[in-house]
Amino acid sequence: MSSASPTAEITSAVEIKQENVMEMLSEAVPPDGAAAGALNPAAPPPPPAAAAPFPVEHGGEEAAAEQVLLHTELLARNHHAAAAASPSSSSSSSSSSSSSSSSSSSSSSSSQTPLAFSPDHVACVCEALQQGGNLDRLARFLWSLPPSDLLRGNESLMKARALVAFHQGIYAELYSILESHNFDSSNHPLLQELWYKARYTEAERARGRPLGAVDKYRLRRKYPLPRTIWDGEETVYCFKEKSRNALKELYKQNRYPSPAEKRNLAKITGLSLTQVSNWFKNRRQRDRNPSETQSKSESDGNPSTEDESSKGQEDLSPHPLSSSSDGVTSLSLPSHMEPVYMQQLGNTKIALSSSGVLLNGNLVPASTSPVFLNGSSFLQGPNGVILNGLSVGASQTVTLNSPKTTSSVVSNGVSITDILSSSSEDVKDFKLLQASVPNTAAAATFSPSNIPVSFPGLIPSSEVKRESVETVASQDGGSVVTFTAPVQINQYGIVQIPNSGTNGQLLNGSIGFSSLQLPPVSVAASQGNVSVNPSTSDGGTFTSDSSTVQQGKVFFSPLTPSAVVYTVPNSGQTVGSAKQEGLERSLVFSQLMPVSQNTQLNVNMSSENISSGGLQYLASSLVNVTPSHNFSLTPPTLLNAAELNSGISESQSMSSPVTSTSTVISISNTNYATLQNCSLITSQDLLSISTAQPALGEIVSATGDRVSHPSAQVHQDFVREHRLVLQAVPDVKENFLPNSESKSTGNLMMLDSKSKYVMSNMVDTVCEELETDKKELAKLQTVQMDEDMQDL
DNA sequence: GCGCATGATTTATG
DNA sequence: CATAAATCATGCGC
Repeated sequence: MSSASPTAEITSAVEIKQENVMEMLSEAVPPDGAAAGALNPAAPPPPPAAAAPFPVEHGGEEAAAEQVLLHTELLARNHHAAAAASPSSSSSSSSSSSSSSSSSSSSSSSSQTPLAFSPDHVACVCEALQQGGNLDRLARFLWSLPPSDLLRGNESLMKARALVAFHQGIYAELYSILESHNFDSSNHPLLQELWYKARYTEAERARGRPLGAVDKYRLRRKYPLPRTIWDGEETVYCFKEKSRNALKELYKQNRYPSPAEKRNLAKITGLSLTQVSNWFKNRRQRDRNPSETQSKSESDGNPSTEDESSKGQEDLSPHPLSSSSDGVTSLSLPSHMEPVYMQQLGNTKIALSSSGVLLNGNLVPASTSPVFLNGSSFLQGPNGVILNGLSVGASQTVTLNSPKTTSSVVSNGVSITDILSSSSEDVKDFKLLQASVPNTAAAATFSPSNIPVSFPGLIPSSEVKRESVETVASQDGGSVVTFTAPVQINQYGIVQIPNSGTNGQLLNGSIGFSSLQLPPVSVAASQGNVSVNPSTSDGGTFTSDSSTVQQGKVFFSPLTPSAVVYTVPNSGQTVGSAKQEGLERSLVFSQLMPVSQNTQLNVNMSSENISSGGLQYLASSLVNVTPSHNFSLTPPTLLNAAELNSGISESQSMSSPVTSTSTVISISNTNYATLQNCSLITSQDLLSISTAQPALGEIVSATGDRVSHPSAQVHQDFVREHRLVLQAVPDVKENFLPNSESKSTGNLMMLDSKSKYVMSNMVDTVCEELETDKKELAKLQTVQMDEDMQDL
């Protein structure tokens, strides 16, 4: 990771203004806390008595106005919003279907009190504002909330309060909040940063000079992280003990591991390939160097200290990894399957194996390992389905469980595991990309002056952990998405992936379902065909009504979707690596693409002009099964019946043809809904998008140039489509225009040098109810475009 | 990719 | 708080 040289940063950050605080926060690498924990875990400062109630006094008119405004927007955006106060009631049901199509009608809710927000909505707004980086507004929003809401303990709310407290320099309150609430591990990195940054800031102010590395270390020792925001994993010298032991184990057996072994080790330890290599290099150097004080004259390398102490390290398989020449090869992991989280990083090389799973451009061994879906789009792979870049093998089952939070963590759409699935190289690339982003990790040095620093809070970050992989923590708990055989999408966001066998299914577009708006609709794709069924056949059921899974996990929101993002891996490498057409297709299309509501409207209109059959196809198109096309994601507007027709078989499971326009609309909404968590945008993606905006033509050409592989034609097609898409969705451009002001950095992020690699790509829950919020989200997603472009 | 020298941070000690 | 040691990262030449 970027453990570059953080020193400079600190010096520059001496004077801390309110705004600068954030910058500082971002720059400092949050220590793992492991050290601190090891020292004196029991010593966390006692939480201040009752957390001071949020300063309501400020509220006053402004706050009220704020809330009214928000609410108004909300209503305008989705008339169901207010009514959906209790998402838990699964009912949102089907009934709403017809009317839902047009979100514009806000009649029903008007009767309700403008100030009444459901907890989910509050959380949503909090997340959105956080993402958008508008802390002042977030603060106002919090102030406007009734005390009861503030005391509810909602995680997003608590986090928001913490962020605001930090932002405002009310550290006592910050500490109180952090200590008084057990936060989901997905939020740990961020909150840890807040914790330490606050400590640093206080100390700096107290002594009137910038802190040195040692000073900060002492503060970390002095103020260990509370367990509420720390998983307790011990870390020494930035490497977790587990990782260190794994390295030692292998070192004992082989001082010169092969690249494959290094890759495997990297995966196992969660370290980058470079780190693994460095470790071995340094280790050999130490062994070689006579000066070794501790040198356990291990001729053979039997570090005395390490010895069996590592006993607990369980399964680090001592055996040299099998000669898997390929980095992508599956690891011989311990018995328990490791969760795999993949996010496309930088120039990730994507080798799609027929059975593998591709997450956001990263390939995961198809085995039984659980897979996290963080995106909402489905792309077809040769043998399986790629969800937002995630490919699921034919018989694979992907299960998302929200309830269990403790171990597996999915933060902000980013899953975390000990195993960094992506090759270390990817990590490195990622780092490069992220270098421009100050917040990411302390590691990267940056000059605050030049770079707009984003607030750490804005960056969803997550830590990688291993554990039961299948579970995806969700705050609201309860939302479970199971992917079994057929791919189905219903109002509740049930998604099933059919075993497509050879052809596989392609579902495209983000899959977000607004229960409020969508009638029970299931979409089943098979044989490369997609059918839309109005029926509620729910194989895998997504039971939780609360469509919102916060924390960037899978987010099914009843809210009207504003945009859809699809990710496309770096065209160059991706294309090159992909050998199968289907794969290429998938890869090409895995890019994030925003879809505005206008697009939906367009779809709707077009649908009207089409015969029922056409409608059907149209619906299908949303799902994006277009064999004839190389692109999985095609804006509805671009689709025509003929094209779709070629790819769609008549014998689709669609028992009841979609006849009503409204239904179609619903479907489209479904497909495009939930951008919230589609916000998985890799830097590259962002780059592409950003590039496109200024000049679509250029982007296209540029992309084409980069592609140096056989799939040139495909690529061209892709490019063409891409351009079309962009054109078709003007709004998208608007939303995605690089906004220099935007402080949010919602994308991938590697965190600190402390051996925590955080990949946070998914923007936390995004609340799209608010128009402004939408824009903010869009900004969020587009964050760093400029920088990314430069970097790339 | 490796060895080597070196810089920077983390950790330990007085 | 100063300082030394340990550890990780980086740059260079081969």
